[in-house]
Amino acid sequence: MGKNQPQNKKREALNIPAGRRVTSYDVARLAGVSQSAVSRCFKPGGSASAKTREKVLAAAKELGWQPNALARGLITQRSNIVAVLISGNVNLYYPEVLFALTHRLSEEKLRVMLFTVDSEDDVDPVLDQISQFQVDAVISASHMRREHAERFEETNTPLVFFNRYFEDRSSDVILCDPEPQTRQLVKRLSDQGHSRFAVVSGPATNMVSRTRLRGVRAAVEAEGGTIITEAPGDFTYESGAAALHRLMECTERPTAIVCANDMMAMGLIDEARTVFRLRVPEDLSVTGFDGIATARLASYDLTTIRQPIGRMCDAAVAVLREQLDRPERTYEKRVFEGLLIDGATIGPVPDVY
Amino acid sequence: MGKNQPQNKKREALNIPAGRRVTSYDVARLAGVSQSAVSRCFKPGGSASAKTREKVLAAAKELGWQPNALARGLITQRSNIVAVLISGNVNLYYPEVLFALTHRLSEEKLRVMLFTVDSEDDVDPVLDQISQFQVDAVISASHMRREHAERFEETNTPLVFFNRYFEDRSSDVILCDPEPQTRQLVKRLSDQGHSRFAVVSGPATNMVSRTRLRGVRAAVEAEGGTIITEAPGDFTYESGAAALHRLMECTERPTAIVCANDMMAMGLIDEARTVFRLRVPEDLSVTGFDGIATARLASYDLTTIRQPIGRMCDAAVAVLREQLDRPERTYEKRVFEGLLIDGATIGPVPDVY
DNA sequence: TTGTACGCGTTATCAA
DNA sequence: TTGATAACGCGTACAA
Repeated sequence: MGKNQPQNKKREALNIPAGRRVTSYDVARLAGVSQSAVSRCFKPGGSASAKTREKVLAAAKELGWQPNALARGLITQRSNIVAVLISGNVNLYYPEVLFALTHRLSEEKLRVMLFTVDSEDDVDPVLDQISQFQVDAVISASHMRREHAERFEETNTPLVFFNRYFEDRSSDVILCDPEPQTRQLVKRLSDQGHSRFAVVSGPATNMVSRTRLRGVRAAVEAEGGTIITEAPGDFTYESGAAALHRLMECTERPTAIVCANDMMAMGLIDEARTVFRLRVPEDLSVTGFDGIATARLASYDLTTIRQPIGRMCDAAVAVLREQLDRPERTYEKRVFEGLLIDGATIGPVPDVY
Repeated sequence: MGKNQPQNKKREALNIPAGRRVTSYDVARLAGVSQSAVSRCFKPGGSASAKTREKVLAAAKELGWQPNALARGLITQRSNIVAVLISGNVNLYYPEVLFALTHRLSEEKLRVMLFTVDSEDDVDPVLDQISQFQVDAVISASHMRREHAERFEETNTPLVFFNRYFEDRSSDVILCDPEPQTRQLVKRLSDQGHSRFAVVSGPATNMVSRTRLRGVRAAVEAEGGTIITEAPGDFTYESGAAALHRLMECTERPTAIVCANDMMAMGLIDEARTVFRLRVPEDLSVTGFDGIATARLASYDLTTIRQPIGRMCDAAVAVLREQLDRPERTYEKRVFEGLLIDGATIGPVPDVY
């Protein structure tokens, strides 16, 4: 075998030097038509007689030619590339979103250029890349400051936020607001006798975390319960485990712990079981947010509020498509409710209390 | 706010119509130099006097200009895009590889175009996209038939296989062969009194699964044990759970079950604990392959063999870089050993047997 | 070091 | 429907 130049007979017949790429001109020569005819045959709705089209398609297949997307993008001002910004960290929520988005985008003939953003410092170089590659649009499910978002405004690049946005800046947003389900969840806990709650939050600056917390506080108050303490976490499994230690030091212990995402809930549960020898839910009720696949595994069977990721990704792509097709559109915010997942991590308040 | 054209004063001063993109010509005009001077200032090693460079960079910054990667790719025949083909299914091994690869590639100034491939039928359209976008190279961690791989040969697109390859076709390959650790693992089980093994395999056509199985069979034989039965799985959590049911029907039950990946091991363990009320490892020893993050969570603490994903991704990118810089290189296969992870899912063979 | 001129491979325009 | 020709925005010989 080895790495030789392709030995295509047709190439030789057309005198295409090895190493040079096959172009639409070559296809045109082989088909006996003009180059522009070839181009039209590959354009949806391009006018060409059945006979021409047949010849061209045959020739293209023969030579293994496909239109060069770079050249096409240069002239059409459309790269058909969408940048997806996502956190590369260990929260298993992100891969689920990423794969769902990729799937939906490919149905729209859009390609995903992937960027992982783990801190706000990562954003600037990523924005440079995005602008260099002339991406048609950006979906951001990661950190971003206002001034970053404004750079897209300047280049008229549609930007769709996924589960985050700026209160004081309009933009396209896909959101899950699980407030109704949060009330439902807290009510369920309250009905089971819980009144002393604790909360494990995400980063203080994180909007998702803040929204969830606000919902939990309101729901607990509505039920007449008390949030004894709020322990800070950072959405990681480890921070959930660490938070439990702080909660266990409270003189008056909580009987139900609401975590701002599933990863922390899982960490907290594992710590409760292995280190503190607490049974969940017999001794302690724990809940999460997100509804990631891992939290559904039988070892956790977490009671949580699922984000409808599939629908949200559908929406993100639909909004994006709309922005691409009608650039004068106004902004839109689509808010989805969550879905309460009935797991096995909450139960009646223990007698001992 | 709203979606107005950018109101850049400099744009107006240069008479750049709204809607037209800023080009290197605009930068050149503003800097008072030629377009090629601008180009050179953005080329590493391009010759330009300090003064020129200063003016150009200032002008570029003023206009928010960045070189157009599409146009650059067209002329240089280098898109700086790498296609990553990965399975979009629920095996949590893939996101880990994907994020690690993305990280490494970005250090090489290469962008990731992501393609999810869940069955061999998905491959053809993906290959079309890949060839259209003139990607510089392809990393494949998903299904692919030989004829697919050959298409890359034809276009001289470097292809690096990640944990799979064709026996009868040379190519660049990054591989984890955990054979030594498999022996180690089986020996450890054997030392703890196990002699009746069961295996839960992956898809019969899957190379990774076949290799792992071969290793397990050899190791068990070497230790004088017996593989009582092999249950087929498909690398998913659910198939691991299902496999246990088949294994429990054996008249002579296995005491140690080796699963071909972590996801199945986790499914099997959960099923054992919740449905069959078996304790792991007291009643049953279970092991996996991969060493994914989820398997390390305290609820599982799986005994498994980790793939050195970080090193493997480093290697994949290094091999790819080599292919890009020296196209006449020959193929290379880099094989990494695994790392035995001492979890808590294996133990002495139970007395009752 | 600098500028001129050309070409990368396509789509868009327009006259035929 | 078809073909000639002009962009798209850049990198790069080559001459100055």
